[in-house]
Amino acid sequence: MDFEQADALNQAIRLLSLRHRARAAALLAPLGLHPGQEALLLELARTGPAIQSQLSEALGCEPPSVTLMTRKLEAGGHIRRRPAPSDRRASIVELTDSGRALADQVKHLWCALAEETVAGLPAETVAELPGILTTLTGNVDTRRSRRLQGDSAV
Amino acid sequence: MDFEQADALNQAIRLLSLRHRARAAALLAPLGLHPGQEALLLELARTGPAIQSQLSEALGCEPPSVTLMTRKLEAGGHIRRRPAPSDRRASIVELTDSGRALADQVKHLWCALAEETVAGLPAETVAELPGILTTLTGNVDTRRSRRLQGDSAV
DNA sequence: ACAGATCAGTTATGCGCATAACTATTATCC
DNA sequence: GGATAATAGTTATGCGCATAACTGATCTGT
Repeated sequence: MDFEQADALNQAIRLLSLRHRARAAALLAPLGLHPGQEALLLELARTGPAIQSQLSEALGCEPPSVTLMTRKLEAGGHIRRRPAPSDRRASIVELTDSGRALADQVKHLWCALAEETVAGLPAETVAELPGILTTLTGNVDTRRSRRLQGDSAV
Repeated sequence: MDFEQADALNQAIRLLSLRHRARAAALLAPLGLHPGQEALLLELARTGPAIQSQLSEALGCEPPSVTLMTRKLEAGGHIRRRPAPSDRRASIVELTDSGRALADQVKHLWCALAEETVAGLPAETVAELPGILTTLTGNVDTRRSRRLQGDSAV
């Protein structure tokens, strides 16, 4: 691949990151959320209570980030933490009623954002887009390869 | 669009952002660069000396970010700043010899990253990917709409 | 020609996410 | 069963990028 094409692709990904995040921030701000927090709420809404290491895995971010996210959402009254009965190291995180209501609002925003994002693209392209993006992500996912290395090393 | 699809898309964009940036960071680290700085070097390599507001526009980030980026790259000896002769407010930013050499290295990394990113995708998909991503970016670009509003208001 | 608006750039501050280093608990293996 | 390794989580710190508020220079309109 020549540099022109490579740069077009890398730059496009970089700009999409910045703009999509900025747009998400603008939409989430009225709910009192910052981007990143919505992912935690949606994950809890999807799978129910979870410990932080599971959230870290699901959200694709590191444990210290989860610590901060949970702390802020807890301060906002949207989630609750309680000790895990079977493991005194772990905390179980779950939605409060307020958090569930907030998650529902986020879902609507999320649909609006997705529709806004793919406006003007043929339906066929839109349909295959998540798969393409997931492939790209997998190709550069040092987290996954790190974990596989760890697994195989055992 | 239902929530499942919307979430798949938004989540895919979010994860791609995190992972692509992380991978870029890993590749750039040996050169002593942090992600974001490479874009400035490449822009200067592409278009020659420019003032910071042009860089801000080209990189899609805000002026304070450019201030910090230029300061760090200047401290590293990769760029140089001199006052613009025709406008005493502006600084002209340009590559040093070291910066030009570094930009060439970055170009190679950039090609490698792009190839790694699109591995396993059909060539046809790869060819239209930059266009698709640019469309997505345009759809959520609050910067552009902000600027257009400003223009039309005059 | 001069007052007011616009523009280039900086400083201060805040958020998200990362890594490194640490504590406390649990699992493993001789 | 007791040393050792692995795991859950936290704190400290640093980077990128954002907004808000500011200074100084340039442009505009009357």
